[in-house]
Amino acid sequence: MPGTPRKRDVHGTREKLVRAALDLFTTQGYHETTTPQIARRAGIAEGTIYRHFSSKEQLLNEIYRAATRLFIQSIKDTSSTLPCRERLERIAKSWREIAHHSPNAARLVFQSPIKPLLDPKSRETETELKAEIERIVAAGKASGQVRIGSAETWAAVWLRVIALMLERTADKAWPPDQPASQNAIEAAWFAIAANQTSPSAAPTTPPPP
Amino acid sequence: MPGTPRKRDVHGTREKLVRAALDLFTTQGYHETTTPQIARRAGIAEGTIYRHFSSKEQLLNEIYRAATRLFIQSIKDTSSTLPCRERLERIAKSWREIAHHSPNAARLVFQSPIKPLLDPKSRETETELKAEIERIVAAGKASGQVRIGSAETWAAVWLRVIALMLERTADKAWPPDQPASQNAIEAAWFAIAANQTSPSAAPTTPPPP
Amino acid sequence: MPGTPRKRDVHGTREKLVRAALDLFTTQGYHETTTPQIARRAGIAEGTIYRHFSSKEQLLNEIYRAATRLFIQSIKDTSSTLPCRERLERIAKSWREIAHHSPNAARLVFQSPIKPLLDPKSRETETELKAEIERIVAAGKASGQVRIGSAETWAAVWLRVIALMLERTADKAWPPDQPASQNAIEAAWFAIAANQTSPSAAPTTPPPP
Amino acid sequence: MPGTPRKRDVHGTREKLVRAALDLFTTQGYHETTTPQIARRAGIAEGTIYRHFSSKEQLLNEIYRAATRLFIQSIKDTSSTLPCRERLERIAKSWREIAHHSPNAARLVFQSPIKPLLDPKSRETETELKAEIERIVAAGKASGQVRIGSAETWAAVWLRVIALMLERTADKAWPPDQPASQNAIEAAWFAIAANQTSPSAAPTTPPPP
DNA sequence: TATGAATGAGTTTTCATTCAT
DNA sequence: TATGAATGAAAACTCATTCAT
Repeated sequence: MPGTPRKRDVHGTREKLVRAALDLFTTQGYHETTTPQIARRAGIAEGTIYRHFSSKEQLLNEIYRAATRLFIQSIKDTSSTLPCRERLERIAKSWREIAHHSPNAARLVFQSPIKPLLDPKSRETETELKAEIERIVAAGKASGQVRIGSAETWAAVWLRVIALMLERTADKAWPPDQPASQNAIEAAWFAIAANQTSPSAAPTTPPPP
Repeated sequence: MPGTPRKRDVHGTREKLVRAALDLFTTQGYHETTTPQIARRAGIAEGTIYRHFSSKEQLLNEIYRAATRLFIQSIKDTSSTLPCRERLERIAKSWREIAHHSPNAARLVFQSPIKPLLDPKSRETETELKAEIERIVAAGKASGQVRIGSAETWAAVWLRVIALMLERTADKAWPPDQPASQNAIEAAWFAIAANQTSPSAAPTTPPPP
Repeated sequence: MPGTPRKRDVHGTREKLVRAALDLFTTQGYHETTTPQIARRAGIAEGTIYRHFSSKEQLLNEIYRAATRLFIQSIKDTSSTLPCRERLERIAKSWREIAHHSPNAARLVFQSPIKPLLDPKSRETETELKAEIERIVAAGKASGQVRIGSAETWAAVWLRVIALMLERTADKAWPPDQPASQNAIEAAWFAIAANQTSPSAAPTTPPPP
Repeated sequence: MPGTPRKRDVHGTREKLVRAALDLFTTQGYHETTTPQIARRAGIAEGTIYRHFSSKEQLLNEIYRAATRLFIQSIKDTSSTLPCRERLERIAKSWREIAHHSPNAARLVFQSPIKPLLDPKSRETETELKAEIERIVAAGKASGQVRIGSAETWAAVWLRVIALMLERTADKAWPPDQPASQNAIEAAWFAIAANQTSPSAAPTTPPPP
């Protein structure tokens, strides 16, 4: 995770702690994970947790933000000159990379049931991630690649479908670069893309003869 | 209110209990909700919970299954002779109805982070819901309306997008029959529909000049 | 049990209640038995218990006293003109009869771990039982049949050994009139009888040559 | 007790806990004793109980086994070359010592109404105690010192009478080395000893003239 | 007299957090 | 900085007892 050395962590205690907590929170759930468990897995004493984090909840939030920043960084690393579709696809694929080698980070950000435990700062980071996608989608809309409708909506839709792909990737159910994964990325795009032939036009009001 | 009918509420205790628990579980989360809170909101004594449900967890599961069955019934109530797209649209709209007047039921089924707490019976009910959609999608695939790819995948994709629409409806962020909601239903379909013009063909391999 | 009709108990509800409680208290223990269990086994409603007994504890005490009186009556029914040994033997045998057909009554009086729950009245009844035996033992002592030492002690000793016999009889481990049972009754007597040859005289100070 | 310093118990917390629980269980009974009471008497916090024992029941069992082992050890410490009567007498006397200075240990093992709460391991320990006595009695039978009849029966009879003596000793009702105590030990032996003159031969069938 | 749903005080147990070492 | 025993507030759950019917 990107530079987080608040203080010199000679023994990597904080690092071990973060890894242990991330593993346990995403496998067992936050409430099902106890601080003794975290300490045991990190190979440290229970009290030591509180030298690095003020509470279990803060530990969760810290991890959440670190993981989310990972995905945000990924967005920033893709060329902003690409057309909307390509850019989103690049992002999806680099996220898939992350989900592949850090499945728990992906789970924490995209699937974990921890919403009620996030503090304002974490929610802000979460919003930042969404905003980045939204900006890209808005640009796509401006250039006619994305369907009419709120950019916020299309960003949310795209994220939902991509979240599914990431979960399956994290679960090793879909190996990267396999059709299923590829299909899902395409599906996410088709969900929001313009130029739909819109086959059977208005379903509720069939065209009169 | 006149009178104080605190006691002797022979019929309706369970009902009040279910409503209180549903409200609290979906607003605060399961773990954040305590049995005293449930009892207080239901206007009953804490011990009374256990005359109706053997545990807090069983209460959750009972509510979950009741809510899920609501959505399953909705599927069964739509004509099975309709083409895939129309059928899915009908389902989405009737689900939206439910989400509109029973927002918490929708939250419990589609957004709630309670997966690890569901018992086998509940998981079966959950599977049933997914299977119903999957069957419809499979039929759509057979008739060429749905894109190639696993029906399970497309059902999951469709459900994710619809879940977003239901959450927003439950949150009163999207009034039913307004463009946003309508757009999301269409997006869910376009994500899985065949006959995509597939504009910029293969994204990884851009067309050579 | 001997005439206990405080009020006309037309449906034998009290009777059923007593039997159910006796069964459950002696098989499962007092604390392990719940009032719903008692009611269910008696075939009555939970609240009905409190029409006949003011509390679960009073129910226990009432049963305890009824059972103890059964054994006391047995003593009074044996001829007081018999020699000590014969009288005790007759008592032991009639008690064995009771233990055989009312095992739970025997368990309640002789083996059950309910001491801390008995009220003063019950303790009095318990004392009465012991006093009856003590009187007989005292008479035996007076006529030289029982060894020197406190009559209270010898009564207690005799009761302990007989209690063992009654427990085994109640458990159907020792059928009545079989050697084991007979041996135990004799052992109870030998424990307290005078005229022991006192074989190896003083155990701590072996006789010098 | 054998050196049991599993972990450094700097403050003797476990020790205090055991003593408090032993006191309360034997004076009030297991069910009548609450965990707050135990903690208060031990001068510790309630939660601390569970750092040393996984449950109230386990605490009871641990104490029970420790106490029972005390008495078993006492048996093993007596010379096995002694004649049966002398050996049993030595055991009784050393047990009396224990009952004198650790009255609650004696109560827990010999009088306590906790049978239904003992776990298999504890029952095994209980059986071990009985088996030790049974072995000695069986040896006595083999050498003609103990009456005919099952060794198991005679061991049980002897134990019952000795239990009475131990209870009275624990209650400080019988000071050790006083006649009452001595008499009871003798009574226990006479109950099972051979060579009884068996005065009035067959009690049920009095000798015809 | 009988009922049984409702009660609520009381129980055991958990676990994030503290603090003397 | 690290430790881990001790803490105590709060959790889920039990069950003898009450009372409107």
